Amino acid sequence: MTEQRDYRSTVFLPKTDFPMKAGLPQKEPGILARWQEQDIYAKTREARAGREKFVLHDGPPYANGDMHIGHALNHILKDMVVRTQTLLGKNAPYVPGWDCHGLPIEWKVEEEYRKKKKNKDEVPAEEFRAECRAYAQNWVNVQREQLKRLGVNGDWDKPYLTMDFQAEATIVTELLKFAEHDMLYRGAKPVMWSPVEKTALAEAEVEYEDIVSTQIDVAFEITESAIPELVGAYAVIWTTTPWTIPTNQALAYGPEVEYHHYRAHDGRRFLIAVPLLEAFFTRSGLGPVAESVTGEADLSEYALGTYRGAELAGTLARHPMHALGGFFAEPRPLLAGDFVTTESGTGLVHMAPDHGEDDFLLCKANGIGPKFVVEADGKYREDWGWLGGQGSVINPKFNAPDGPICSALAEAGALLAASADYKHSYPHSWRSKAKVIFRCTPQWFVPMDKVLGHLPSKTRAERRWEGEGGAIDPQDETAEASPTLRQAALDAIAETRFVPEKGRNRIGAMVEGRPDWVLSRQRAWGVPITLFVNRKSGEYLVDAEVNARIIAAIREIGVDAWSDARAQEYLGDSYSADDYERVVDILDVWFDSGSTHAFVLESGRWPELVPAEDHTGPTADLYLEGSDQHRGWFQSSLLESCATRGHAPYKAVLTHGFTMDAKGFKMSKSLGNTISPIKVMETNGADIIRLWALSVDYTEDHRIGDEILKGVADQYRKLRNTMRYLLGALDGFSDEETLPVAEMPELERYVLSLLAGVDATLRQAVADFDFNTYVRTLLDFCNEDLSAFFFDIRKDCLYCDAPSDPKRRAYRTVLDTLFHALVRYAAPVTVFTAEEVWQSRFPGSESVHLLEWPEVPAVEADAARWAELRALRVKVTEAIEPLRREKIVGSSLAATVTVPANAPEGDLAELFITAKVERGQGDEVTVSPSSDHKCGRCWRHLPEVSEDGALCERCDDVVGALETPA
RNA sequence: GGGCCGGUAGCUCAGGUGGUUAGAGCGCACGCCUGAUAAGCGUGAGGUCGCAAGUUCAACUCUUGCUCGGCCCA
Repeated sequence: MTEQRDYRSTVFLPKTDFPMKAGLPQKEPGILARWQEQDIYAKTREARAGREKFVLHDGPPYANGDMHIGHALNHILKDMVVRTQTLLGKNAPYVPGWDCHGLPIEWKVEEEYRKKKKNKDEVPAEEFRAECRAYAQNWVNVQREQLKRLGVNGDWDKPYLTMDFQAEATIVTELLKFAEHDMLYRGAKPVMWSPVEKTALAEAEVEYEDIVSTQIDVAFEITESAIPELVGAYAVIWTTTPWTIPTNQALAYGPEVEYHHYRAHDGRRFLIAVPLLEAFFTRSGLGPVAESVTGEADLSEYALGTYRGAELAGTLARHPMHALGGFFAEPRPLLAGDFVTTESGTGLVHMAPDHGEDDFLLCKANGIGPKFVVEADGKYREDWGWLGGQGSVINPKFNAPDGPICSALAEAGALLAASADYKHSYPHSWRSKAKVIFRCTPQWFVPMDKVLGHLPSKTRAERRWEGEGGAIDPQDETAEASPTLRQAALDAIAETRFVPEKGRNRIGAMVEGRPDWVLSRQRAWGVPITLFVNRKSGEYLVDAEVNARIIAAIREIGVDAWSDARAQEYLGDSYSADDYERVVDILDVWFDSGSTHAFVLESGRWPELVPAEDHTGPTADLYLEGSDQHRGWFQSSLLESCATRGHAPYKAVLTHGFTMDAKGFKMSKSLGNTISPIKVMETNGADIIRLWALSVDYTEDHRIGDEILKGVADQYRKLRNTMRYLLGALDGFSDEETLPVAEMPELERYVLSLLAGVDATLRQAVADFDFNTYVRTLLDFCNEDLSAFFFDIRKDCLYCDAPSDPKRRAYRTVLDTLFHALVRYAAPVTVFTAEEVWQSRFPGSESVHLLEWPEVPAVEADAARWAELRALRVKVTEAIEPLRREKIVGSSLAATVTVPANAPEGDLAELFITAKVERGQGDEVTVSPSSDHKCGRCWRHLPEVSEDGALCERCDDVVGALETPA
């Protein structure tokens, strides 16, 4: 036996410096720095200049706090959209933005004031706003760096901020368009109000505390009813806010509640909900008999009747103070209220539309409006007929059983019970700790159901008709009417693409049912409602010249330009500032963000975003945000654009769900189950979060947790190793080595056909924004078709065939094709790793992210034949397994396989990576150990090998050539 | 409390219009290889398709109720 030679050095093993271990957290910042040096964003713009555009308009996150997982998911999805569109050759700019005005920032600045024992009210508004501005800018800077670190490619040096002077001027311009089109009106709405601070409060500025209040029962005499015997009886109401009685305008009953009419021992008749009778007897002592009545007492002999609430419809009562005349003499209708319960009180609720949400809405629905009786400081208006100039209404003494309200009611004989002993939780101001009240205040609204007269008079039917090539029926008068804002928005929804489709239903239902848009806020940090209201007529001024001066001033110095000092300057010579009230409210921040399309896409500050001159319709191709934005930005943008332009600002809307913890529960700081994307980047790398975000079904709520991230990291490693193998196997590859597809073996052509299929699937996934399919298709292809099949089969060829062998050249040609395709497919997903891979093969070349979608050869293969071959391959591997367990064979190369006679033609031994494949008689696949010797170089068992360790013919040739000096 | 949405193997996901033993990848277990080596290959075990009724010859797929979870309102 000859001495065994080690042929390892004659085998062409993959060779690459590309490390198996990623070390992303260390590596990514360096790659990022290089992109910034090279200004990849600007280069991308140059590379795609003049191409078809795809505009994703960024929804502005709020400039407050660190990036959280929701921001990360949202921006990764946006980046994926932008990068895939760019890869497809489109010009897809991405201008990120931030929402900068609004309450949360005001709070934070106020909070800092409190720490410094400073009072907001003593600071000039300009100074306060300057601090808000600085606060917002600081968080913009922080979030910008965090988002960049995620690998999001955008115009980070020139983002849009809603507090830019230009943006503020655009927002005012848009608002004034509403004014010009008569799409603003002043109405009323109950808000939380603090009489101590004389200001409106947001829900979040209110805290609930237990207090003891006066509770009173008040009798309202029934004057008219469909149930005649009720006339003269008293409807009894119960309240813990006696101060609201002077503004009472109605009573509410529950339509399903049972009410009892009875005669009390003092002779008066009362109407009260059945379940609450006893509690009332206890409070008032006004039971049917003089002594307090227990549950056993038989009420029936005193009973006059029991009615369902609904029977009370049309009943009228009168205010206990009706003798005062005027407002107090007007009848008080009994109205059906769904909110009426029998948990406490009397089952009849007194309605003061000035001071309660339910009250306001129910009264409004019945044509009863608020009276604005209680002023900012909590006192009644001087001219009010009862208690005028008195208060404050939050003063316990004012409400006490012996206070002025109760005294007057008692004198009028209407006070049935009063005691200062009712414990309940009541809202207080977070700042002053004083009690707050509901108070109707004048607010500015956008009407949803007013016809948009300035829009072209086209109905839905007409547009649909035209779309189908039909003509308008001139007889149809409805075809002449312009739509209302609500209709215009619903039309626009019908014309918008929604991904997923269910978003259409959601926003549609909301637009259908939403009330008028309340635009005004009584705040400091925001864009002013720049209106002058005529003190006499109550109408706001619409004058193009005045408006132009206002807009110009804001463009120059920002929102501070809206001041009393400058009012006359804006009004010019035509009007006197004395005749006009300068509105001091600011805009709902949703109007700010609803106007971003005007500022960002149309202003020209980002020339690449501006639509072509002949462009009509939506300016953005896509808006992409979380599903909460159906009520937020999607809707505010839709309404803003429909009212001013008659169409949506977007062609398509993509929504994603929310990220839950590993168990599917909402993340919250208090539960301690939050996952910080910043931390994940530090420990796993940005590419891992990206791969996670693009693997989940973002259209639904989805999860993140340690186990999930570990799974993602495993997937990443598989992908990385596939790329590493390609790099190693392509070592030294050059164009001279390539072989035309037509000259390739069938296996190579089959793999190219698979690649063509993958390519088509990925293109479709991009078109559908179906990134889960995109990532899964890519990974499955790498794992199943390449690593476990193609690469495995061709190991022998790569390692042992002569470099000039056409088969090896064909293989490497396909590997090259695969490399160029895969690195591009992966580039939008694992942005850092793709660059690392690309630079590993082509050091110093331009970024992988400037490349375009790969051209893959359109190769077709006999799919049925290959399906059969691969099915047979599975049977073979199954059949080998028992012999392995019994240690009869180790490597499959040592096995001889017998396959059915009708098995497909071809080099089956190669395909199955076995020694030999024979054709047997039956249907069975059987395996036996090879009787041939094993080649010392390629380890194949072949008849020509004289003894184990000797060379086969092929290897002999290759080794001979290697050892012959050229 | 209301509107809308969802609950398929340990994980991430597939499962047109109801129809044979519910699939994939990963992970896991076991094994092979030791020339992609903190890699590669193979085999295998995992699911009463959230629960309960109903419609049907037949339901993961349709209906209803419940439950858990989510978004938006109140």
